[in-house]
Amino acid sequence: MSATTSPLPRTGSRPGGRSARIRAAVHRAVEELLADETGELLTIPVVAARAGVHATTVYRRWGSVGELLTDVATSRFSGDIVVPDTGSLREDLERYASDLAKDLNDPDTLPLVRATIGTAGEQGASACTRERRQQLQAILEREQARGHQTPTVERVMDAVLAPLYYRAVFTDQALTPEWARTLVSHLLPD
Amino acid sequence: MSATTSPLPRTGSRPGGRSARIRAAVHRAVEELLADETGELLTIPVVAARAGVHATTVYRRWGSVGELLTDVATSRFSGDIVVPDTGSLREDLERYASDLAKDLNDPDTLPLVRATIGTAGEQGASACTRERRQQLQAILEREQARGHQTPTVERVMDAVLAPLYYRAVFTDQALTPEWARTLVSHLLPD
DNA sequence: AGGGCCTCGCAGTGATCTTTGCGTTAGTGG
DNA sequence: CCACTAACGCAAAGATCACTGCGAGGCCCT
Repeated sequence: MSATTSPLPRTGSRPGGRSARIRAAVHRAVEELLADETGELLTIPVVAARAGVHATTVYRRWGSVGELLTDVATSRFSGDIVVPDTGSLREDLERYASDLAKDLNDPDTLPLVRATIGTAGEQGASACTRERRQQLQAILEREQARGHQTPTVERVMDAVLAPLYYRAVFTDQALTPEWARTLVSHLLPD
Repeated sequence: MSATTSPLPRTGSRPGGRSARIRAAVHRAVEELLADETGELLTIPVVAARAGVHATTVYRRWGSVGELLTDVATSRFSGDIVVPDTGSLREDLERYASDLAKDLNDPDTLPLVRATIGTAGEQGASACTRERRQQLQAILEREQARGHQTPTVERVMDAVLAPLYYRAVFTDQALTPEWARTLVSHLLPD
């Protein structure tokens, strides 16, 4: 309900400051609690206790579990995958899909996505995938800069991104790198 | 944590009985609260009050918000779409995809999916899509009975089901019937 | 129509969550 | 080095949630 950016205090925004340390500790606590599949509650007091800070602090900086999860998801899904640049669209997409499959297989990724979607609604959902779309866009633009035709971003999202996220979120099938690459070959049938 | 089937009392399972009426009222209350985008809490006391029953009843029949949502999602996503049977695989899939797009555009469907995923985890997620997979399987098997080759169910899920659910859950793009049919033509390029 | 079983309503209780005000401490800038 | 600002720790209070007996009422079966 408040700012759209992540809550960073004005004075403590330096990398090693106290605020940054607390922020990191809270983020880690959220991820650990989500990974510990112990039917955990994921309430603010629980997160605060695990992070070693007081619940009041978390309430004041994030306000609600939804905004906290959105913040965690945003930083978790930003800059985590290095966008490949091999000079070939197919190769780029195959590596990207395979890396994404591996990332989504991380034990703490899936619970984070699910919890964020469920608790933070539209805001949280877009926090999980906004970066992915931009990364695909970058891959396509590089190929276009080389003078080649490419599918649209929407098409790549439908053919590659969507199956990856769908399988992860809705099914219990494993996301293998091989399968991820077949998605790309279905998109680029040459 | 209890039964895997929906909680139906032994004696009151007749369509017009009191238990069935309570069950319907609670289900309706859940859907209404999810549709009312008022930053709703969706706790059991809130649902019970809206349904006109006592919270104790909801606690005893469903136990937790997660199981309640799973139950609502299961009945909401069962038998709601009539599987088309036109005699043509392409036509069947196009109609099915288009119907599913319309269904996912319903204002109360998306919040239900999101909340179920977030609160009920694996159980809830499969409750939202298990029926869909079986319906696709039925369409494919009919085509095979006609003596034709078909893609695998996994392939159809990747190409059609996944983009539909992905767009609905993770983006704010509209799910148009035209786009849904496009997904099928990419799958069946003849 | 009557008996028996199951479910619901009801009220009370303990636990947990959420918020508020105030003092303290860390970090920033002069 | 000192002062100022802002965030954090702390404690208390109000609200909400989750759970547990007990009694009443409805539904099914004979």
